[in-house]
Amino acid sequence: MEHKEISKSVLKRLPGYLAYLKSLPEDASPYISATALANALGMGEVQVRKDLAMVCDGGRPKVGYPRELLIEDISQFLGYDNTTDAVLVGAGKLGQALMGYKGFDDYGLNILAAFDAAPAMEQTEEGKRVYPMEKLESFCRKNNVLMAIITVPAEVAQSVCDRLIQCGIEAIWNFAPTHLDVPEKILVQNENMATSLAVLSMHLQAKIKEKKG
Amino acid sequence: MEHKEISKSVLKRLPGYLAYLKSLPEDASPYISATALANALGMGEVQVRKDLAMVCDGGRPKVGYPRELLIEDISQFLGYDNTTDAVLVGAGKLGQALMGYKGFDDYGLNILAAFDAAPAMEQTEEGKRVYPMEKLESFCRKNNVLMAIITVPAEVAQSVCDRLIQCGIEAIWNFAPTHLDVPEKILVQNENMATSLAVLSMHLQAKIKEKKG
DNA sequence: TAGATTGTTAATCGATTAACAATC
DNA sequence: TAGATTGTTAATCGATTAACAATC
Repeated sequence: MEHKEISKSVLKRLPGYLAYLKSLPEDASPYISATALANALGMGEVQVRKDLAMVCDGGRPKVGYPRELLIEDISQFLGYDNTTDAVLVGAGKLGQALMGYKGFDDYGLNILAAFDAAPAMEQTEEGKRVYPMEKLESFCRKNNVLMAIITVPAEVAQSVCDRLIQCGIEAIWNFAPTHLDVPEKILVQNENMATSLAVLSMHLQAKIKEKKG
Repeated sequence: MEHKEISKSVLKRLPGYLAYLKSLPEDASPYISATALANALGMGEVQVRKDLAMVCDGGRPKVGYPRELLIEDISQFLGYDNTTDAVLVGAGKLGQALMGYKGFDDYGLNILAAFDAAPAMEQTEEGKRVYPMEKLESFCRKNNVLMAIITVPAEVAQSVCDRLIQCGIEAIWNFAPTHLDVPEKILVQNENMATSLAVLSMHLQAKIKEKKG
């Protein structure tokens, strides 16, 4: 189906639907309703129905959506079926963990190689190469890489970021706990651990107060 | 100051302010205005001002906020100054990366130990112990642990989650790419890589289309 | 005093939810 | 047909932004 303008909030919920749909057993019913999905994920059914309507038009009253079609349409919408090449900068523990994560295949992400100021090894366990920073620009240009993952310490994140932009990178997944200044046309997506921790921490504080009071 | 009711959206922005304030050099001005903060982080100044007003009342017209007080108040508000003990389940690559991350100290998070169905080692490089799953319950009870980090594969995440709840855990930081079903009183915070990737992927798709078209 | 900045009150915007009509 | 479910239109809610008064 043709893509409608979609809001960020909807976009962020789609991967959750997709993961659930994919987790269903082969022999499950070939149809699934928005209601069923909503119940399974503990969400409002109207919200789910509206979200699905944005990306798939195979819904039939009384029946629901064909499961396979839904998976296909969400995947396609999210761009999971044409892989995106990315480079990773900062081959520390987190960087290596991300490089070794097999699941990114499912999301259409392919980490080509890593770069590090002082590479401790030539390649990771998974056989991905780790290059010194000097090679960054030529590699990105040669492979026409548009996405980068930043897993360096906060102090050097901005300079790495600047350099990546000079290499033609247009989307940055930032794991460094710091704000990155970029030109308007470049997208930075912060994987913000501090944010998640804040939410958890708040919850526990309230719980503890509750118990004491 | 006394805590007002705070919305989740505000809560999620606070760690960003705090990180920036802490990154300022010692010899920077002891005062900072909401305007200055907003500019530095590329945000709306009214939003920042309102956010700060929620957690700190040391703001003075024309001057701004005392930097140290602001840091103190945000830290306290987020509960970063009284540490929370946590256990981690799933000592794979990601689990080990998180266990080795020194930065959690700053957020008041202390990972006591890890648990794994088949521990590959007795302790991690950082000297944190890795126990077999059998020890989970007694450990949590003995140490009165309320927070857990899940870094196991999606397939076993729900069963691990159920077990953690039986151990008295009340807040779960979930890195497994799957929905967790929990009782109402338990908080699950999903660290959703798929969501971030969806946003990045969307952006790149639009960029590419733009270039072609 | 003048001007920058705070804090507050009102207006706008967007997203969620509710109500309802259409349909298989 | 009856009923579950879709899709749409309207109402509500919350968060952001704008306007303005207070203050150092």
